Amino acid sequence: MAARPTMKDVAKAAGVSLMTVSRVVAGEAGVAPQTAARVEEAIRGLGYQRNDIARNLRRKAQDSRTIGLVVDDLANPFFSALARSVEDEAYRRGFLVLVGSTNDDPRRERDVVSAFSARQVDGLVLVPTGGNRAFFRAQMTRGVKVVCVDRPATGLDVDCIAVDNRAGTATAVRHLLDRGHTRIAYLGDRQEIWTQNERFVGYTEAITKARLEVDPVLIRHGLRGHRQAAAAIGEMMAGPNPPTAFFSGNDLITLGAVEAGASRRFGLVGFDDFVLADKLDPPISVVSQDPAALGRTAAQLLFGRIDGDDAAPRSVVLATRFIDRGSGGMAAGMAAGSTPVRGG
Amino acid sequence: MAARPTMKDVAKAAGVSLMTVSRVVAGEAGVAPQTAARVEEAIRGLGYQRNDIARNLRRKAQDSRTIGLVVDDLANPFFSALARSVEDEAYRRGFLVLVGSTNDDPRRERDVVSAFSARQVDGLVLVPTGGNRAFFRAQMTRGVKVVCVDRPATGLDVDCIAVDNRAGTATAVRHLLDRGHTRIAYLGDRQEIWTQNERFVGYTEAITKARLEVDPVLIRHGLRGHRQAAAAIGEMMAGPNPPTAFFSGNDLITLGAVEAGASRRFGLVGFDDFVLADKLDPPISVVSQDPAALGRTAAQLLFGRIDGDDAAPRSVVLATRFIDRGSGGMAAGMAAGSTPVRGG
DNA sequence: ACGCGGATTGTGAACGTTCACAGAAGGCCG
DNA sequence: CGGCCTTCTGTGAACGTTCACAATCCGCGT
Repeated sequence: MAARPTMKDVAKAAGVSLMTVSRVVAGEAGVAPQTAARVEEAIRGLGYQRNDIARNLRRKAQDSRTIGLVVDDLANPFFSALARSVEDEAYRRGFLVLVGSTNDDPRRERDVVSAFSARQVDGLVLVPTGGNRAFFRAQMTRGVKVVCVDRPATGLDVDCIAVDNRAGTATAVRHLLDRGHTRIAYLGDRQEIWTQNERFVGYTEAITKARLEVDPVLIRHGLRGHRQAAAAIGEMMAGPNPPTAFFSGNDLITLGAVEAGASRRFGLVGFDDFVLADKLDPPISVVSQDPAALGRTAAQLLFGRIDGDDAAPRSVVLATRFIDRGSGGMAAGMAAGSTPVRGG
Repeated sequence: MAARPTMKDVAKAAGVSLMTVSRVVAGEAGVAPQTAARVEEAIRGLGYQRNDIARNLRRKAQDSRTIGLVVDDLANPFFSALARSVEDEAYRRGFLVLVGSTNDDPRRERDVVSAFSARQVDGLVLVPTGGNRAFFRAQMTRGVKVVCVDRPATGLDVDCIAVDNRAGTATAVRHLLDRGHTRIAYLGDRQEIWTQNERFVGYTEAITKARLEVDPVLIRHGLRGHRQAAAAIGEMMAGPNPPTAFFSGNDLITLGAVEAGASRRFGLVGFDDFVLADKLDPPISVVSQDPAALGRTAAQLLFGRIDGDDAAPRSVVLATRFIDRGSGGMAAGMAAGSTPVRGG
């Protein structure tokens, strides 16, 4: 219950001045060993711990040694892996990490970012929502460095680390095309999310390049979570003019597809690798990216900026890796030609 | 580049005193609407944002509206789900969350906790490592509330939220016994981790109660991650006197068991449910706990403490749920009797 | 005896904010 | 018209620390 002891208390206990305590705590040279010992004694006796908030306030010139990490959803394995590697990188440098989830809600993003900024974070690793980011500009020029990861932020000219979503998706779709599929469905999360739109573009490009048409019936956006995905896929499979294969735009949707049993009777390739993908029947082929590498790269770039690198904003594109596990094949009984059976 | 504007700057721009700005920013009543408008104007013009660090320093009597969250590994789905729900609870109350992973390393735990404490967190949700926690005592009495989650901390008399690990494990083992297994292996993470030891105790109790002997050959502790688990299980399966079933002490180990193919030819029940457990062949039976509920409960308890509840430390035990998906059965070709074949 | 340099320690101000209180208008009442 | 209350605004100190500089002490050369 007793209030925390301050340097003043320590100073009194040790019979020295406040400044001497400060010096000892900061480990500065120029304090007589004897005095230092007395101070350390008092520190132990009182259980004193320096108040880093007050400290950072005074030495304003420097940094607060705290960064903020803002992701869509911390519970999502992709983001939690990313978060972990950002945190590791921060720990190595003696920085603390404030964390926040946005749930892809621009308002919550604004809340979180401005709360972080009010806490004087030195930098921000940001997985931006699709919203408007005008409010950001103000802090931008005021020393808070920002690095976007996974997606760029519209209207914010900062570093960004992401993978090549179009190319990755195109590879996946080509894989399905090569296996004889001609009716390939696209299942994505909200199109406002940059990655999702990129993947959709990759999909349409690949389809178009194969001289096929993009059938609106086969396109579903806005699938948020595996539940919704499974439901949508179920409908599509049971519908009048079903696809022969599915491309799913993220791991949760792929999960939904597996839950709905899509991989048993249809081709399926998903974006994002996931645990046990190789142990399913059939094992699921995926476009894999490395969230830990994304996080690590983002953190390194951010700390570079904090250390003073003020070159023009950089855009880092990491490659994806296609992992063929067999789920993209054409099963017996699927429509094999380019003219699907109608109303089957 | 320009330094952040302060209240002083705003005051000058609006032609009022510092205190008036403070009042406007804090939304206090008693400022003439006209004056307030002028101040708001200046705030917008300068892009001013209050420095919450300085603020919290001055109004020391109150709290910093920040809590710390310390988990074993943020990348682990169990902890990330827990983290997410703690964060949600904090967001609802306008608190920020500092996050740190310990990797089950007591030294890192100490680093992180004391850095958090130096940052004046109001409370701590802690998944403690197995280490000594004497250093904690000092801050304990100094207003930092602590709630342990998942495991109690040895030598720290605080609130703790956990599930009934012994009972959950005993149920799982009985399930295996009921299906005719008599050689049931135990696979756990480090025994110093409280949950792991509890589960081990639950295992031995169930085995003993069934009038069987705990065979040291069938016990493996210290399996850290699915890789190590898979290797250990592989050895055991190929060994001279293999078990007929495995109990695995956490999700990662269960994953390792699946990877090693244990569920195909042996009984398998794991602690912790995991994504797609029901889609595997065979689907895996598990003892399930709800990490989000753990996190939520812990956060609520912590905020209760922060709000002044100073009753004696409470210990909340949540129940587990056994989900029978079939993987605990006795496959054809397994030793069925109570006398296992030796040196087979 | 005096002054000088180096080592050690102390002093006052400052960081950006809020608290406690004091001052300045203006209105109302007797 | 004086007094007093109300409403609004400003002043000085404080939170816990560090910065810049001043003060003290000691030994030593001249």
